[in-house]
Amino acid sequence: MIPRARKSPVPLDTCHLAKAIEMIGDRWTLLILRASLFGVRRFDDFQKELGIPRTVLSGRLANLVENGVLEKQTYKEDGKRARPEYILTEAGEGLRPVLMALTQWGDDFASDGALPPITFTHAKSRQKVRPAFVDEDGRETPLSETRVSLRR
Amino acid sequence: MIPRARKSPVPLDTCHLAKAIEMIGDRWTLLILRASLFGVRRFDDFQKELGIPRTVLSGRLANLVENGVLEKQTYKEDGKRARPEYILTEAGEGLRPVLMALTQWGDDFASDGALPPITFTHAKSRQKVRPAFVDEDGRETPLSETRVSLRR
DNA sequence: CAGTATCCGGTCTGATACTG
DNA sequence: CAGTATCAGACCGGATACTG
Repeated sequence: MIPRARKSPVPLDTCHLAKAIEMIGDRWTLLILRASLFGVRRFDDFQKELGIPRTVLSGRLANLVENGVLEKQTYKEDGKRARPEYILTEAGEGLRPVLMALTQWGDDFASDGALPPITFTHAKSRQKVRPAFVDEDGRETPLSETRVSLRR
Repeated sequence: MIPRARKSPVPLDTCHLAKAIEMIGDRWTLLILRASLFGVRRFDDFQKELGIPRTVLSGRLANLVENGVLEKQTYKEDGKRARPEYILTEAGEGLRPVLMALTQWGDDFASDGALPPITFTHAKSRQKVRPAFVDEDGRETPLSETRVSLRR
């Protein structure tokens, strides 16, 4: 087991994990991102799916745009008038692995024994895919063999 | 780019990701888990590191224990009296890959260009390790080749 | 549709103090 | 140390209404 520490090796104010938590570590924000990664883009679609108060949704979307996770674009269907859409930026797309990993955690530990409603698979081989850590050569490294290295 | 969806393929109430977000998707909870994964175990150590109000810390720890993420154990140093400690359960340890992935995301997108204060490496080879998805044979699968499969 | 405005009750935050 | 008690203020959640 991990030894007891009086404090973390990295102070909170220079910790990128802490910054990330600051940016997206909030219930509604995470639920918005979940929907977003499934392809939901429009205000009312988010609102209906999540049942989130409109004022709160408005604020969260603005934060996500401000933090560069979503981009507010204008989309025009022919015959209809232009509408805004919230599209994931590269940074937003970068959260996909994080939420996939959290989904798997939910399957393993928050499911009450229920089978997972979705699984992640390889497009061609249809093999199941799971989150893991790989070294520079793309070989899997067991969690037990990974270490944290502090930069001096 | 991902096609627009009117709603997510999985309803919120059967979604394990949503459940996971419900359990740990909150700022303080995530920060507690961060410290926890670094080895912090005691009430006052959490409190000092995070600057979290004591009442709130008390509540969050109770939630985490109730959700089976932390276990409240009693530890006895010789010569001193027994003290409680909050130790990660197996479920709690299972969150390590999630927070590692989020750390990497923070390094990539929330760092303002600063170098990462920590890196994850292989214990022996010292090679850098990064989060990825692997198939059943432990081979890396690019995100672009993964698909979501709905269970019928 | 995509928001903003408003209102209300509740929880969270933050600070400080107190207890075993 | 490890909490509970208390309190003021901010923010949130939920509902409803209004506007372009």
